[in-house]
Amino acid sequence: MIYSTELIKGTLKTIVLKMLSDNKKMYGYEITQHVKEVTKDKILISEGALYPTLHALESEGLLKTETEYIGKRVRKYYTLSPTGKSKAKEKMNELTDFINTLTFLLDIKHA
Amino acid sequence: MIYSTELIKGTLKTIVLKMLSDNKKMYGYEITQHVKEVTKDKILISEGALYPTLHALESEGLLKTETEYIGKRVRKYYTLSPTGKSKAKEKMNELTDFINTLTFLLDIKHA
DNA sequence: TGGGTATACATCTGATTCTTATGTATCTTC
DNA sequence: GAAGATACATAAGAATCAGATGTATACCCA
Repeated sequence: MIYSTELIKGTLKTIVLKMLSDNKKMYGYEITQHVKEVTKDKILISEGALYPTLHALESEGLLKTETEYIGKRVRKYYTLSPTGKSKAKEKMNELTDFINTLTFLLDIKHA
Repeated sequence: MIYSTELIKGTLKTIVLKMLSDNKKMYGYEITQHVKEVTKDKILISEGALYPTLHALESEGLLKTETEYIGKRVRKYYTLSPTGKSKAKEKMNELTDFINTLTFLLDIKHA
């Protein structure tokens, strides 16, 4: 099952914040791979979507970065700021509530 | 709880198809009101979003219309075409699967 | 040693989708 | 007769993402 792309829209920020919430410290590529693995290739985050989102969250003050060098290769680690932590909880509550509402509206049976 | 608007994006077509699937015959305004009621004002479909979507689904051959007059006022009823019926099932399966995947990824507890 | 694949960052164009605003008109209720 | 509800519709602009493209390093293996 490949999800039509418009479905994933709107959930990316929440996914990113939740990943950082659970794992403390991650870099961009790691997030895409982690999501890909956990969802068994069902949710594939494109880089063209991820990086602008990370930059946006950073400029909103929700994320902080530290650059690390692995050999000569740059790696940018992201962590949640205090504001980011509360925003992550807020966004998760919202998404959870939304999913419950949708589930009820559409009479979806739980897996 | 008011959902940030981007969350609802991508689900509108599926919601419309499901509503018609359950209720056989509905007109636009009725869909907005039904969704509003069932979700207790949590999902509010704007007319600027709904009507273009209905027109698009119709031009894709998924919906058929019959116009009815209530006094002098026009009312456009929509029903699913055979193609629309199978598309509705398909879209519902996709959304259900997506919700299950998201629920697992984000470790959401069922309501 | 060269080629393919993976890692890792980034930006840009265009497509899609929705919000908000606007418009028209009728009906109901007070 | 005015407000609010019913009922359709379109249009401009914002937001977000897919897909393409670009750069560069690292690893594997034939």
